[in-house]
Amino acid sequence: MIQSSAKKTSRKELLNGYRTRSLLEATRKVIAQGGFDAVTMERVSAEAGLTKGAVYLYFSNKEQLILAAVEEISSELVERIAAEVDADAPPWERLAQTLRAQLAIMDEQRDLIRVLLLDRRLLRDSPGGQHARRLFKYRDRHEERLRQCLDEGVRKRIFRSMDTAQAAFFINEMTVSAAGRRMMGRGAQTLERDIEELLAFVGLLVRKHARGAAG
Amino acid sequence: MIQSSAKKTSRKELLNGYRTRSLLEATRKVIAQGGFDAVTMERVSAEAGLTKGAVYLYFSNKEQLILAAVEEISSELVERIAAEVDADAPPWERLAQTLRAQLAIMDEQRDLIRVLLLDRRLLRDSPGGQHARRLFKYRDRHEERLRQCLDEGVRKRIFRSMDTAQAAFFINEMTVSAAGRRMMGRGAQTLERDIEELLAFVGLLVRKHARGAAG
Amino acid sequence: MIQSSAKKTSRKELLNGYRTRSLLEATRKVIAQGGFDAVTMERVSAEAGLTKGAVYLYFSNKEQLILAAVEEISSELVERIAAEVDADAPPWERLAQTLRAQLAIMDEQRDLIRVLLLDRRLLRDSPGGQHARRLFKYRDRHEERLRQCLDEGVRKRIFRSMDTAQAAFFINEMTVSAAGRRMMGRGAQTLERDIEELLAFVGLLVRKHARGAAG
Amino acid sequence: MIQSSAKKTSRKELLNGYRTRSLLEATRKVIAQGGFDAVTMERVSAEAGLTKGAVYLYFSNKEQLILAAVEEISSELVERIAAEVDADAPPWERLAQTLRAQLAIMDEQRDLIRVLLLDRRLLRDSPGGQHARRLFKYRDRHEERLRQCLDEGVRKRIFRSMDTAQAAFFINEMTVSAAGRRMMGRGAQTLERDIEELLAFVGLLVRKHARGAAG
DNA sequence: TATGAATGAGCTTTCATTCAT
DNA sequence: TATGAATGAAAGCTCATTCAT
Repeated sequence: MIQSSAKKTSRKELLNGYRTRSLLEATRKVIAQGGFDAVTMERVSAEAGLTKGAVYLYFSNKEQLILAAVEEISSELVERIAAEVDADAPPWERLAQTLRAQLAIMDEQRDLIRVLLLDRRLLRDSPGGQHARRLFKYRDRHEERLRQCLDEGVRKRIFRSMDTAQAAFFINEMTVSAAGRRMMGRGAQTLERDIEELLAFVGLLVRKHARGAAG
Repeated sequence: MIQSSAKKTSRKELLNGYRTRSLLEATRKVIAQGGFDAVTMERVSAEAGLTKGAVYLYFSNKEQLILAAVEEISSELVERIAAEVDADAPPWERLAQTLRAQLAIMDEQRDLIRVLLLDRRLLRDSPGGQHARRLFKYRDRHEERLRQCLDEGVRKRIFRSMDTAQAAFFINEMTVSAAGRRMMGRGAQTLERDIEELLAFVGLLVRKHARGAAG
Repeated sequence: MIQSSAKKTSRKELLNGYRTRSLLEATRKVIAQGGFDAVTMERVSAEAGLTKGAVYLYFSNKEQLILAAVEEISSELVERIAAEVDADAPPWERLAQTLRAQLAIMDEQRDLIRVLLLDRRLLRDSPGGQHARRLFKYRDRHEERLRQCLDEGVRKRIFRSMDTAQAAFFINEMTVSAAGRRMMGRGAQTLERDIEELLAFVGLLVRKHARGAAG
Repeated sequence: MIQSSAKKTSRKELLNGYRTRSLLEATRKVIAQGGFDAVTMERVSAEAGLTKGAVYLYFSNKEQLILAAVEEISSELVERIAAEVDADAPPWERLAQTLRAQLAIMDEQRDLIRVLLLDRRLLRDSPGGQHARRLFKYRDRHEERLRQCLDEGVRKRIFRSMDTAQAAFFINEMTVSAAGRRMMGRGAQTLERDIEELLAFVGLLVRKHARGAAG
């Protein structure tokens, strides 16, 4: 009996999980295609094979739905980048791998990322900046990894001594900027070239004996 | 008689100009207070002391109103920054003055700039990217000034040799990022400190004999 | 279980059908009372006991609502006329029955028909004349029936030989004109007299040995 | 002095007349181009080289402006037709000339006439049918001329005996119908052919020894 | 759990008319 | 006589959310 009940619960949870994921998936799709303003309960639910009303069984309102979707995207992005990095590689290689992965993955999801870069309303609207705090978590996690990398480089005297938290912030921003530039059609022709140019500048910033090679 | 006629015209033009400016002013205010979604014809017109219908005497639709307001803000920002810079100062001083002014002016209008940084929908929505092209003009003008500064520094062997257009892009992005960080309440306590930190990193990037002083 | 499911579907369809019909009914009423310009979503929905927004669940926009209403009216008119005609009667009797019914039914719905006769904007506004094509279908169907009647009369040497398609067109137009005249208060006092006068003239037009009896 | 005053008045009247006519002209143009719904005070006044407010110096409101324009069109149409007819010609020739002229002139102004035929709202909206009465005057004048022609034909035993007022009504309606059919692109290819077909049927209707030649 | 009909508030836009100049 | 800025009412349409089933 207990087992059966457990199974039932489990089945419910599974279904619940499935619906939730499918709704988040649908939301991502709609965001990528038409931006946040295109996200209507109607459209998302249709995309997920449900009806409007059903969405409210899984998310309390539209805001939460969007927030969850964006959170998922952010989390995934950060983890996918981390997964591409060889933890044993020397600092500069690790840094380069990170930025390379970041640009490549963002480019791969360009439609979606384009919207997220151009429309960060979520960071504004919430009272007390609750949404902002929730979303910054992922960015912080990513910057923290960059910082560890920089720290090691500094310790090993490969990188200049610097405020590594600040540097992590700026390096991430430069990377995001490079990605955004691509998405506005203002980058170099190839992804590879954009990556190399970014790395050249980041190299100038952090490496000790960097000669003025950027360009 | 001619004079009287001229006066009349002039008076009308004056009124027209006054209304237009007052509507743009109202639009800015509403954007600053509530973001682009808060911009309704109702609210803007009320803020300008008019009725909804009257707005259409000065702007053909909401899109044009917002676009004009944002264009004005961008233009003003770029020109105010340029006005703070001593054209005869040596390259690094000029660069520093520019970024200092940029951060200070953005900070002065924090509510407005916060919205513009977080919500760049205008760069997305227009067909054929017409809005984007129009708005990038101001950014391009600013980056061009940065580039000239860098060029001179390179020529005078004060700055490392580099792709100065790229560098101008990244430096501007870093500055905007620093401003944005302040506006999200994640900067240093004081504006001065944020400026110094930014300059330290930009110095690392461009100056020839920079010692690892950033931090 | 299947039955229950079928019932549910059926119930829904029934409700849907009911609402649709009730909205068309309301639209007809408003058209009859105030012409096409009186057709606002507000008024129609109120007349049907709904709110504005609900109308859009059944019709994609105002144009489609009006078009559907007019199409229904036209179709109904044409079919009701046909139903009044004894298919086995000799040609002239059939023709007379048709025109009689046409005038009588139009008279019965005078308010509505009055609007349709005076305001045929629908035949103008649509791009590519799509509405026009849709609406002409009913008129064509009616004229075609008239033509068959005339053809038989010609074949049986009761009617003169003539271009029966043209004649059907003109006879229908004369009938509509007679109806319109009544509705403008310019007809004879009684419907019967208007009918007789019309028939006298149509008789002149088609019958072989008609003596100049019209008047 | 008196003369001068008279002159002044006369000048005023002239200008007044010029403005009035130019506004009516503009109204016709707008009606022809876009139908009655396209008639806005803005557009009409612009077309006449004036501003919105000025229109109210010549017409008390939009309704009166449109009514005056339509009245002018109707009057002109009726008189132009009459001018094409040789008063001394025998009845059938006169009748034929009239219908020929009617179709030709309507065809010449097809855009305008198309609107008038499809949109006769003016005959509805006015309280007590005042507009209707005013506009029917021109139609009545035209029908009266047709009737006189028919009367003469009957008197001379060329036409059958008939209720000539009725006949005039139906003949005019048939002519208008033929014109309308052309304007909906449902007539014959050439104007001449449409005229001949109409005349054939009208001949059947009125001429004494007409053989079944219509078609 | 899921439906989907319904609501109701909100938005942009149009335009006849007025009126101070 | 003429302007044109301003009003104000009305319209069409959208959508998040609710709720009876």
